Amino acid sequence: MNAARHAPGVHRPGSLGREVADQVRRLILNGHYKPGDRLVEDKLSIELGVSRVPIREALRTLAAEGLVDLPPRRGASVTAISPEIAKDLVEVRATLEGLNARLAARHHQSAIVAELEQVLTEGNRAAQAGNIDDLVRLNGAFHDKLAEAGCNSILWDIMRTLRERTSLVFAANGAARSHEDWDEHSRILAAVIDGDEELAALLATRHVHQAAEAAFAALVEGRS
Amino acid sequence: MNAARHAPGVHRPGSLGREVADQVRRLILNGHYKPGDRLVEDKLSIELGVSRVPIREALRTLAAEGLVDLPPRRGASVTAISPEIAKDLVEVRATLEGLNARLAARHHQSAIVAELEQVLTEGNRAAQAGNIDDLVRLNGAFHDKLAEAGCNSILWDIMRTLRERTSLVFAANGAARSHEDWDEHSRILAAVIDGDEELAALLATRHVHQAAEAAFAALVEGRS
DNA sequence: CTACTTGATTTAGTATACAATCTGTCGCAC
DNA sequence: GTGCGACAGATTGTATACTAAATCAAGTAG
Repeated sequence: MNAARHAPGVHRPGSLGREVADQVRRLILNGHYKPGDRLVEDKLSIELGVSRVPIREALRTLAAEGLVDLPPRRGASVTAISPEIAKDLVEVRATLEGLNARLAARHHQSAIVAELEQVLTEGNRAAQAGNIDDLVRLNGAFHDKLAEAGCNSILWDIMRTLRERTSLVFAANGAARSHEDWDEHSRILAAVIDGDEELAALLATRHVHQAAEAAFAALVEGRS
Repeated sequence: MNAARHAPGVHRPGSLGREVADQVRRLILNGHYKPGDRLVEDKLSIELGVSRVPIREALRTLAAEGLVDLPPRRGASVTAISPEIAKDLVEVRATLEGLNARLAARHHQSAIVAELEQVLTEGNRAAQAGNIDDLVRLNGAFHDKLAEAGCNSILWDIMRTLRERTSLVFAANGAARSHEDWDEHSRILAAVIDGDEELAALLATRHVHQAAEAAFAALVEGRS
């Protein structure tokens, strides 16, 4: 750790609690910890090599984001998203993606739009290739940059946690919908560039709903 | 604190960290701590009669809610909402109040609607009387119950934190807009009861924007 | 007057101990 | 055999003490 202090900027300290939160968040999002899995403080403390205090802070953070469930004296576990909650999440996220796309069309940040076009071409290529990892990463990048283009920090923050929470649901889609996905991305971006607020909002909202429907369909199909 | 632990049921223990969070949240919302005020762990620890551990967890919780600012090694302070952030908050809240009113109109929970009507009559009475405390309380109750009527737990949770954060902004209105407020509440509820989703959404969204405009006007006026 | 040092204050992290509570299991009675 | 209660282990919640690190303000040297 003394070494880390002298290494400039590579992995800035921030605070241990935040690092732990980031790490556990990654482990949840990439499926290492599955919904329902218990997150025992002592275990995490040993695994990650830090004391219980930062672990607890991280768990609080993740609980506030909705990624972990933290009942009063019963310990933390990865949030299990019931179908009803998933529906609620999608409803809110669809609405906010719509609002965000509207704002993005209004503010028209050309620097971010350029980045979005870059992501778009890469995404189309990945959809051709069918590489799931790339698709997930680029999809995240697209929505992340689009959220930036909305220029609303509150909205950005809420949408970040909503994306995290819906990502596990949408993961059911795999690469099946990737062509439709990127086609829709393309049309959303076009509307944003045109400054067509209404169209951008409508397309973004519908994009979420359609992806969700496909995911739900994939889930019930895969379950039977 | 031992006394509090033996007090039965009044405010169930849950965990000290949560109680502290609730208490500090109240102190912030009722203006005892003002935006920018520093929240020093030791001071709070002594004032509230608990050790620093629950204090830290409470501050983390409140930071996640956006009520306190918590820069890495610089201590906590009550979040100061800049005009830009206030605008962002209002934009998001207006949209989500619209979504929620739409959902409330769709689901039509008659039990909650009855409670809303009760709050409405009390609110109108308070608007006549001009009692600020009652107005604040009833306004909170109305929006809270309306959020319940939306039947979307995710939306409910997000709106709760948004209401808390906007409340300080809207406090600038005092009782000046109370008649308009409760008139608008009345029309929103009527649309919800009618099941008119579009109208309910439009009225709820506009209600937030109008209250915000009045608050901003009051702020610049009061500042000059 | 500027720049650097220094010291006080405060947060961040670790370790440890103990209390409170939950969970599951085991045995006993019916 | 089933249901109930007690008990033990595990886990979280809280307190306390100590160390490290960072920030801020003041003061001092140049």
